[in-house]
Amino acid sequence: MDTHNRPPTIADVARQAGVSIATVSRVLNGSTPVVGETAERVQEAIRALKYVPRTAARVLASRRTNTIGLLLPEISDAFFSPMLRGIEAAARETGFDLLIHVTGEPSSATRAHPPLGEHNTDGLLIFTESLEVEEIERLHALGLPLVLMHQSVESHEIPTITIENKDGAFRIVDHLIKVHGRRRIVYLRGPERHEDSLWRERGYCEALEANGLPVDPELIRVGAFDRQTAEAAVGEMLKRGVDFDAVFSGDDESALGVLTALQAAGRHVPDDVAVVGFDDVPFAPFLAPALTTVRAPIEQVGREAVRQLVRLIRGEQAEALTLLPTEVIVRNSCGCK
Amino acid sequence: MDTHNRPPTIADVARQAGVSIATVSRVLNGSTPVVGETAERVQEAIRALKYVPRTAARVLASRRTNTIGLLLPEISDAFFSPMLRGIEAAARETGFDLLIHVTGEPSSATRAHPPLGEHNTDGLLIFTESLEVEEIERLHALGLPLVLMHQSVESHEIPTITIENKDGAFRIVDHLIKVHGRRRIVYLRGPERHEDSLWRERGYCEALEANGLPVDPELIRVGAFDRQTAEAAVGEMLKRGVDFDAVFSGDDESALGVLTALQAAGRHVPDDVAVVGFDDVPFAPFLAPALTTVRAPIEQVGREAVRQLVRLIRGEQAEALTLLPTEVIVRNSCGCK
DNA sequence: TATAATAATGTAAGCGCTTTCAGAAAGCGC
DNA sequence: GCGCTTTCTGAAAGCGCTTACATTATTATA
Repeated sequence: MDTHNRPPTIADVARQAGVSIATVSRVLNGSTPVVGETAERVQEAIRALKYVPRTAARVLASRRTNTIGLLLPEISDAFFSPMLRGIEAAARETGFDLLIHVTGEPSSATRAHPPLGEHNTDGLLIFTESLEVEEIERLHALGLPLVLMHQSVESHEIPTITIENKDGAFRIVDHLIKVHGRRRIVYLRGPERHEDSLWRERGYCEALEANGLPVDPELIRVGAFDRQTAEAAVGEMLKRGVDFDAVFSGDDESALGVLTALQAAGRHVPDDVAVVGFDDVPFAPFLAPALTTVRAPIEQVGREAVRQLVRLIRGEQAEALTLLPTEVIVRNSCGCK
Repeated sequence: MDTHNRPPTIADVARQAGVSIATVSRVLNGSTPVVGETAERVQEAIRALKYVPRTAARVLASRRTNTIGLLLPEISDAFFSPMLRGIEAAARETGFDLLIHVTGEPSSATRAHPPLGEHNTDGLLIFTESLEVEEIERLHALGLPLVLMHQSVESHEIPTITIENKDGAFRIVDHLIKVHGRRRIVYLRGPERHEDSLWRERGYCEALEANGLPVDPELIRVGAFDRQTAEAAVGEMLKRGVDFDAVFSGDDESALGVLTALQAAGRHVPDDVAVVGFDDVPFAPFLAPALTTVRAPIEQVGREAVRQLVRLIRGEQAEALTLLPTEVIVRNSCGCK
């Protein structure tokens, strides 16, 4: 027993095994060959003392944190779980720890100087809207490996992972027009400057044009990827008597608000108004009617982001842009049976 | 410029400000008073050099990690987001970092020896089913602050945060009986040995008894808090012709499966069979019919868990058991309008 | 004015590891 | 057998901080 009853250190293990601490370190890390018999003695000592290396000491000595940081603007309801699942799984598989930080409001102090960075991670996963561009550039200039998710920063060659937003949007809007004959389709965009939303809007516009339909600015509203905002937006259009026969909701979350507003106004979905979303969150099939939407491979985005980041950390070349495919999932809210 | 272009250290700041590194450390930590003018010079140097203290060095020197670890068995769809939101917010407010680890299968190797523990956290939040009891006891014996969520370990005075499972279950089942005259109520329990589920079952039984109804073992099935399992369980009862007029689903997630199975069999909800859940996940109001359920203050459980853990870390007394209240949320799936 | 407190700062000893470097041991060709 | 690699192991120098403890500057007290 130690005087202070401190947890065992590498020195205790070395003493117990009758070797130097360097040798213990070697069997711990497998960095340099150690003769079988010696290694066995060390392992035994480790077991006997229930020794666990202090992470901080390793980090300090090796200058590697073995930790990936994840920066998020907020923890959303439906989107967040699958993404984190992907990230966590990939991090675990590659042996990295995961440190999470939510940056909050764009004005927030932690935005400018997040507690995650060069000093305590080997690299950062930056989800859209979680960090000011200047801070991203500062970190990048420092040489910290960075991967962006659902956001691209023009001026730099920082790897970005995102999904086929435009393509998915195009196809689902095209479906609404070609299959269901809709002509006045509302697009409920996400938060301002949100990249996913911009690309989806582009896909929406292209689908209209491809079908010889005009893009009516009156039909493009802000849903903010948020239930309440979407509900209010649709409610207001209804009240103002805006003519529309379908709603393409920027994401599934806000589709809930759309459904609520429509129902409150006595409009039937999909007969009066078809409603489609984007993301394919887990509860999408269970809505009334079951939501036709675009499946976004969210979990895979998480996995892929970690993969690229790990490459960067290892000094390998990373993919500049990873665009994961989306897929239209036809259910009932578009009018299909 | 440094030869190696290394990020600045405390020594660089000290040199620049013309003070000793100890003084820099003091203005950094506010541990000992520093004269205003000196402090100002140090702050300037920090700004000028864009200095950020290396976490590992601080941790090693101070023997405090300033990090809370969260251990989870998996990342569920609906339950996880609000819980993490609460945990993250509370951790941030109290200045702790958050390290997350998913332990996976009970048989998994990381179960026995998780990468989170005494060596890299000041304390651990342990969610039900994420760690073997022996490992919990080892950590506790070591003096590592621990807080359990939705799980209590008999033999030890480890603070536990959970919710009024029994009470909530009692009231919702009572509602089914008293208001809607249901008599053959199925209970779909969660994973085996899951504490929430056990308490909910107890509430279910007590509600039956309080109303003079028998507890029929045939009506208690395993839903495993899982959509597919629940669907299969109900499907099987339907096929076997088991007589029931209501289902109390152990959680909302599995209620989805119940709804699917019932719909597939042409049973109308709530007229033929009333369905109620537990948790009140965000999409509960949007199901068809809107789900009557018990609201579990999940986010608050997260906050509270961190609060208690921080107390423990600070050497203060923590609440042995925190039982957060639940509330029946009446919607339509029980038969109410 | 001398002296004891008191407050602010500096000095230096670690914290527990990794890693460089050098030395010892062992194998090899000749 | 002799030098020469090739392996394995140990000694020791940090990694960048915090924090006793020592020192100096300042003020209060007699």
